[in-house]
Amino acid sequence: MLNNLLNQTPVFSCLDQGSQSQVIRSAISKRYSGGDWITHHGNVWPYLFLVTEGVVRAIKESPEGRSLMVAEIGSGEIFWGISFFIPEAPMPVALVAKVPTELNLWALDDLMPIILKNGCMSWELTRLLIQKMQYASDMLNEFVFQPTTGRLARVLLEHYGDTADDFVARDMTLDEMAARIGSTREMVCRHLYHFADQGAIHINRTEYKITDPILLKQLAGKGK
Amino acid sequence: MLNNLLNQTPVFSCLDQGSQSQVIRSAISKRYSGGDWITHHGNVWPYLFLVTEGVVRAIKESPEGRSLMVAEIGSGEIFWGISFFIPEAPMPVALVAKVPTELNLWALDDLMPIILKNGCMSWELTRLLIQKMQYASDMLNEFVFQPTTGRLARVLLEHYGDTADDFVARDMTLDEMAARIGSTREMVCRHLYHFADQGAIHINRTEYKITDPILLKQLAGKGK
DNA sequence: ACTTGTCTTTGCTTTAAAGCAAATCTGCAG
DNA sequence: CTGCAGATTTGCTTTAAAGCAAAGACAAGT
Repeated sequence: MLNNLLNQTPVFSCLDQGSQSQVIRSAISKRYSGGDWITHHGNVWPYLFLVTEGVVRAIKESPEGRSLMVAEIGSGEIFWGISFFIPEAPMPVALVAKVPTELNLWALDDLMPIILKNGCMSWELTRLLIQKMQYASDMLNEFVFQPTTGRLARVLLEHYGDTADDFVARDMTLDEMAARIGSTREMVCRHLYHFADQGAIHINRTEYKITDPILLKQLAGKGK
Repeated sequence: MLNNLLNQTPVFSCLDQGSQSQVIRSAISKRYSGGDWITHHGNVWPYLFLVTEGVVRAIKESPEGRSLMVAEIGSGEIFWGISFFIPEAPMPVALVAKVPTELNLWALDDLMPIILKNGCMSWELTRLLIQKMQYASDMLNEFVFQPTTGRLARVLLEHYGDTADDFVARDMTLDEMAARIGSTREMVCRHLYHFADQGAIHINRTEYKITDPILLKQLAGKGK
């Protein structure tokens, strides 16, 4: 079963049978309930993991209590603590289980020999990193060049983009949306109603409908 | 000569003699004058390079003409275009030579066989990526949680931190500093004089002196 | 010495975002 | 059915940042 999952995962799929079974043998399986902290920001947490079930959120936090969600890692995806790669380096994000979640974890010492032996694995790992980097870079772009309006519009499109012209339940709280765009619930609320005024969406206390995706995309693209 | 440089560079130093000379053979050397564009944002530019002389700046640009400097790559350091790793992926930053600069470039096809053969090389590459990622992550933190004041104070400390109590020439223009913190020259100017009012620095038209590094560090750490 | 272009500085205006507080709604537990 | 806790909405205030414009200062070259 873990076998199957490994075969579908780029980083592991290129391994030969022997290495794969070695990977399986050294996996540590852990379960978390929704809301559980997997690790806190600032910790040394030297693992690489594969989500077998559930969703993990990577969250940045400021000392003042603001927070920013930077990634959601879903079933079949790989993530890691920095100190897996750089000894003693502290986590720049906290990891939290969004729902009941199962992870397969690997410690550096168990995976390292396999990585060094299989050039293809670390090459795939490199490509994965580059993708994350690209994502981080886009995020930086948004924060530096885009007003919160644009970021919020983008969150709407990402999350409800495929539901145009249907009412959908509001399944994120204002605080959650605020955490995605690095702002406050009040701002999110105002911008949403502002979008509604312009005719891009319809909104009530419990549902949305995206009525004009094109307009919404325009709003998403307006920079400073 | 390039030989020596390779030996001092983590990513290449772990290679055996044969691979190293193969690397040297496939290197493409290029020179740029100060101010030259090495590649523009949005281009497909599939190279990895080592700076042998000079400094390269990685710059993000918004359609509206704002810009943000995200990295300076100095002599002996390695950088790359994204499409070296992900075919066809466009550059998220532009690369500009700050001063007269010489690069050694490698195309993917030339380096790939060596990377796949030498597990240690792609492992080191992975570690390098992780470091850049960490840097990007810190940058995101600053932009999301810190006011421009704090970011500017940090730039001062990074750049002139070791010159406490001496007057130093202002070797960055206000626009350059603004590009580092994602703001405008006017804002930078005001914040600088504000720091001076508080007694953290002395300033005149052509020089600074950092008079109170501790206070400056406090100013750098104040979040939203 | 003078002109020209690039930087810096500063006053004033405008805008985006945040903060605070109160009112209102909704679902759930008792 | 009722009341409470959490979520949403909105008005009003405050603050940070940006934009615009004009006035110096300086350096380089003629």
